[in-house]
Amino acid sequence: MKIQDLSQATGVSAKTIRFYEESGVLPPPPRKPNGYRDYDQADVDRLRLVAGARRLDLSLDDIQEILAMRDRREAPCRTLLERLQTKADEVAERIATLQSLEAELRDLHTLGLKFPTDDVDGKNCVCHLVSEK
Amino acid sequence: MKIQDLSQATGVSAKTIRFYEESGVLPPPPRKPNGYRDYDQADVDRLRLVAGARRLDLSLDDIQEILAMRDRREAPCRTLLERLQTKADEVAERIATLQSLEAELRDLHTLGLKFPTDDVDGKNCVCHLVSEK
DNA sequence: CTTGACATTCCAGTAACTGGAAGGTCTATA
DNA sequence: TATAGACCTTCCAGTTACTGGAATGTCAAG
Repeated sequence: MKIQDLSQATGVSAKTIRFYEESGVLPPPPRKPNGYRDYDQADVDRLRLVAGARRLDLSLDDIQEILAMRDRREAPCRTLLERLQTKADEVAERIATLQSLEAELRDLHTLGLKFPTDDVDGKNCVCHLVSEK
Repeated sequence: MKIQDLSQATGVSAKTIRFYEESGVLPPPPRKPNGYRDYDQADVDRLRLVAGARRLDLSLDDIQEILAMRDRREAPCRTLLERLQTKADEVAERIATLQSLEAELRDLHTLGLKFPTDDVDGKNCVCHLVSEK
């Protein structure tokens, strides 16, 4: 199985597959006589797990740790579940931050519309609102 | 005014101030005889605007453009307002994405709790849920 | 005269890729 | 057989907005 086939089977670009290998997330596969990487079904499974975890926004470090546990025949599920929860909490926090940011941006925009738009020096410019502490 | 003073006046670290200068967001200030950067009130104002805009998550590129307009005595307000709106829309979209991600993470976690946590090979492991397309 | 708190420059690293150059390989067709 | 094209390889650089650290220089106080 060539890298393009693995790419098709997983939806991960060849470029990214090589990057994952270099990062240590995927093991270096055997090479064919011509030097091409030679993958098998186990690689498909592994990369699918990586892609799924990335879609959930887990870091490559987390994923590597989870895969290492699996490779040592330890069950990574407990660890994985913990990561999922931690990640969910982080995401929730990020959402809250972004929500106030959005509100602030909209407020500022509304406020800005009420000011003249060509007053560079005066105080009646939204620029001054932006620099307020 | 030394870099530490400017830092105090704006809440931006000296390291970051030098970085902003190198990025072209801040102009290179005159130097004292000993080679130290010498800032004045205009730099405080400018950096405050930069910091305010960064707090609103505008990119340094956007900020640089806005400042360049101001330097050319054009009113950047209209541009700034556009950026604020664009940014708000982006943030709204990011929020929506993150919300579904959070829901998915929580679902997966709940689901995972129902499975045995030490079954590496079997199908009854949350790992398999993660790799599902 | 030394100590400590500043200042300077430059190099490297972060996260997770993506783009591109330069070159080798394989397959099909003219 | 020549060649076109679609692959493959490696390596280097760039992205974003900083942050940390090393090596070195300057200044004020005790």
